[in-house]
Parts: sequence; C-alpha cells; structure tokens
Amino acid sequence: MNETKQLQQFKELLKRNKYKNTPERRLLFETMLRQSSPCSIQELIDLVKNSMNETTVYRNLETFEEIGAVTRVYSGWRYKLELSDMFRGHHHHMTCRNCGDVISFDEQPSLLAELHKIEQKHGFTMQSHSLELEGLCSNCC
Amino acid sequence: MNETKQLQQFKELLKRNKYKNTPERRLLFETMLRQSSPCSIQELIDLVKNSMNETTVYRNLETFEEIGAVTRVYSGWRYKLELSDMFRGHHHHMTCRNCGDVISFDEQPSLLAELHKIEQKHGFTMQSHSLELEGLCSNCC
DNA sequence: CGCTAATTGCAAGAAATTTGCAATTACAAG
DNA sequence: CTTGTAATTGCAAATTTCTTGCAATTAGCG
Repeated sequence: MNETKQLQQFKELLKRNKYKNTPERRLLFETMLRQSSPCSIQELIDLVKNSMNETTVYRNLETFEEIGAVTRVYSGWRYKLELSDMFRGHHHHMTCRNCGDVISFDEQPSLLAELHKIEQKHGFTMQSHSLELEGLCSNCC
Repeated sequence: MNETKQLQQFKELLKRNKYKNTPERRLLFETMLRQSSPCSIQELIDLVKNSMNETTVYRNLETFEEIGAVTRVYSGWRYKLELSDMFRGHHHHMTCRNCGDVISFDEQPSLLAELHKIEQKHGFTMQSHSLELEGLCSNCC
C-alpha cells in the first residue's frame, strides 16, 4: 500500500539524520499521514495520548521539523502542522472563514514563475514559500 | 506629518467601533507604526512595558485585530503582528533564514491575477491572502 | 461638570512549552 | 545473538505565555 512507501521514506530520512526509528516516532508520523488537513499541536497530542507522552510529542515534532518531515501551516490562531512536501507534494491552502475547512490546492507553474520574478528583483534566494488564502468556500458563499 | 494622519485614521476607526481612544491604545498603535517589520507579542510588550501593563497589551492587540487594525504575520516560531493593509498598504514578506531579517515587498498585479485564477477554479471567494517567502537575503546568500 | 460604561492594573489562575534526570530502548559493533 | 552506549522516553517540576476577576480609574457623552 501507499502508506508503507511513505513510512519507508520516513525511516530512511530518520536514519540519514542519525535519529532513531522509535515506535513513538513511527506512530506520530503515521497519525499525521492520516490527517487530511493540518493539525494543531494539541490535536496531535490528543490523537496519540494513549501511546506517548505530551513531552515526547513536542520533542518529536521539533525533530521532524528539523529533518524537514513536517511544515508549519498558519491558519487561524496558533500554527498547525502537516507533513512536508516530501510526503504530501507541494500545495497551498484556502481556509474558509465560515466553516473553518482547509482546502488544499496544487502549485500553479505560472504562480511559481511570478515568485521567481520577485526573487530576482530582490536578490533573494528563495528556499520555500507559503501561500494562504482566506475567504468563503464554495459551500459557504 | 505622516504619522499624525495614520493616528487620525486610527482614532476614527476606534470611534466607529465604539472603542475608547485611550493613551495606552494610542501609544501601542504609534509603537507599531514605528516598526519596520512585524513584531512578536513579547517584543511589543517590551517596547511599551514602562507605559502599560502586559495584560493591557494583550487585550488591546485583541481589540486591534477585531477592528482590523492589525494583522498576524506568520514567520518563524510564534506569529508576529503588524498594522494592517489599511495603515501600511498591502504587501508580503520574505524572511531570511540566516539573519532573520524580514523584508517587505509590494503586491504584484500579475501575482494577484494568478490568485484570481485559482479562486475561480475552486469556486472560492477570497477575502484575504498571505504570501510568505523564506530563504536567504542578498546579504546572506 | 457629573454619570456611566469601558478600560486599566494587579494578582491569581490556567494553559502551553521546556528542562532535568533516571529508566528504558534502538541499533551498531563484535 | 549478545552487549555497550548514546539516544530517547516518561515523569515531575519549572518556566513562559496567555487569560480572568475584580476594584480603581478614566474617556466621553449629555
């Protein structure tokens, strides 16, 4: 199945960064893989609270960020977390202000072209970018 | 001077929303007006700590957000705050991963056009958007 | 000028995040 | 397959961030 492939990739990423492949890390990763939209830290803590300590969640999320396995997504109050492009493909988000739904959409090549223009104009080397839209989804408007 | 005009606008915004024009609110606003890049709450608390209580900063920032005077900016760990488009014009940010500098740049019409395409494609009504770039600035790359 | 509701400061409380440390575990070397 | 060792975990406590209650003060309307 597909999940196994990503888990495999994750294990290699850990190894490459000299981090251990613990059950807690696998579970946290697999839990994140199952989410269809970004989660807050508290949501993640709740999702795995029977299998690991809160402190461990914090520490592992930090590690995951360090090795590039997870990305912060900013919508609403506190930031949320999701697996990085490496596991989910590059995409952006639209958050509906009415129902709170987060919809993902793919990168448009023409949008990327615009970003490169900006990059050149300012002598900036872009390593990543994030685009967040807010408004009303097709159900709510 | 220019600052006075924005302060005037701010006072009217308060009145329109039935909030009082207190010295604390004016000072917090003027302090934010002086910043060239978004500030964390802690930075703002430090900047005004001789003139007002921490709690007051929290409460007023919440009010400012409610009336649309400030916007959250997401870069780095916790979110940061800056005056909204109303006072600073619409713009985006590039954060340097090396020196931490935040550079602002204006909206490109062609970029906006791209966003409208996405909006139509997904039947979404966009009310606001934010674009954040990360990478290395011209000094650091 | 005086009234009233909004705002402030302070103290206390709750929530989120970090740290120290002893016990456990992954995994590499033999 | 054992063994050694450093990384990881859980727990308790500390710290930091944010919120709430309440009495005292103040802005702004009449």
